Amino acid sequence: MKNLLDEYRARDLLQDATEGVAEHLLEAPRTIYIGFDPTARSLHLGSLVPIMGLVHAQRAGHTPIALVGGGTGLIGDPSGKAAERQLLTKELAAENAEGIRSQLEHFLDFEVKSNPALVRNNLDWLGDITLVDFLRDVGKHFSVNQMMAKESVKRRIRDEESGISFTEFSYALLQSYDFLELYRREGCTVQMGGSDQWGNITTGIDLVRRMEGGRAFGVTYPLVTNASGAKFGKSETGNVWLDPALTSPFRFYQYWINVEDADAVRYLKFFTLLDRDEIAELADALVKEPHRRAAQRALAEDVTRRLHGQAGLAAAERATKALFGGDIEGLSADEIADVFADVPSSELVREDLQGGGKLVIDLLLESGLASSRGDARRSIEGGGVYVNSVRVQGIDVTVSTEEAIEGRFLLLRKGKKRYHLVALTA
RNA sequence: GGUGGGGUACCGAAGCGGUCAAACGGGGCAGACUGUAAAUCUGUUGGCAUAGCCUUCGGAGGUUCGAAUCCUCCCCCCACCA
Repeated sequence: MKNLLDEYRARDLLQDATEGVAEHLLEAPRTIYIGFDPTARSLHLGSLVPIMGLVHAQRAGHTPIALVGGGTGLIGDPSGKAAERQLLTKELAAENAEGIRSQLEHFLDFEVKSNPALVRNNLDWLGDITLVDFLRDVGKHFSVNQMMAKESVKRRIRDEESGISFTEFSYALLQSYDFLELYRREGCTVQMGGSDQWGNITTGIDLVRRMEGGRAFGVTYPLVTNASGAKFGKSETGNVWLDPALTSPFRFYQYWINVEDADAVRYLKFFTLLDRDEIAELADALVKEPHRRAAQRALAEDVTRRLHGQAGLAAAERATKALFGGDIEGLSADEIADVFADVPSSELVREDLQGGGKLVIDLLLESGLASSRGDARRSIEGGGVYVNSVRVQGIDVTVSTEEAIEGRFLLLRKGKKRYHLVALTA
């Protein structure tokens, strides 16, 4: 068996682990699970750490389970009521679970015979159990005294302002029950999670011991932040999603390219499968020739390829090369259409450019690059607006059909990185 | 329930009758420098309009030529007391 914990440790992915996990994982192939919250149609970058946690587990020969919290997700929304709505939510949860599975397929192997990845939805067991059964069979194993002794709970109780709701207080029971069910159904003996999940994980381990007399384990990874203290996984345009419909491969790629030096090496460890030597080499390059940004490139390439495939990566790189490397003016309209397939775009009726043309201010507003006319004006006055790579010189500048590339496209740009393609239609 | 202190733009926080679209800091957005990095520096940051207008300072009324600033009532937070 490959030593999974060593792998985590080498990648700074190990925060804490219960006693005996190392031996447990070395002895035989095990089944390991991590929970994912299906609050959205798509996972975002925040889920990448747990995903990679499962990836390493599978590569080490263990069976990874992604548990979608379809049931706990329902609890998370207290405003829901009436059977009708609940039904809808269940369907939605199932839908999201399906979406999550398809995203996980880019990372995990669901086909391999020996240890295929699994997706489970806790709605399967939480959905049908009655309150009385739950309290009788599960609840009686929980000591309120012990639950209240947990640091996370104590803090909330001490803090009279926020307090803690019963729902939240009992969330640990549900998560523990998940572990128990996975232990029973899939022989799952290890739960992983973010360091904030430590309490819930150990509670689950206790439940498995009490109810089944079994031994289970927990492993946590650190929560990822970036060097500037900003939230990891947020770009200037918001969350970075794994779904290409929500975050294009180009944007995804760009997110990684723009990672600051201080984060690059850590991210390489977290999010790529490059080995120690390769990462050391890139770290070295970062110091010796930082302008090459070899680390960021390797990072962007590796992660984008894994998620979006070779074709997605190629498209992202093509667009990147055109935007940041070469000269856009040299490109034909077809090439532009191709390159910018990935960049935000809108359509404009050609007639709108007829006559005196159209004010750049209006274009900025309509494309969403500016939030108001004043904002558009300021951006232009500050020298931050370009049409077809040429800086707009004044707020009264207009654009006409002659300026369109082969009469088909206008390329708007605000700042260094935000592009918008306007396609002209008849 | 009682007493005292508060609610100001994205956030924090000044202002306490006109000169307030509202200091200052953070954040955001641009620009410069770089390496599509960080740090730093500069500009900008309610809306519309070529120095004017409109909507903002918890809510509703009122006083005044004029209110974020004063008065009344209401709502919400905080501190101490019970």
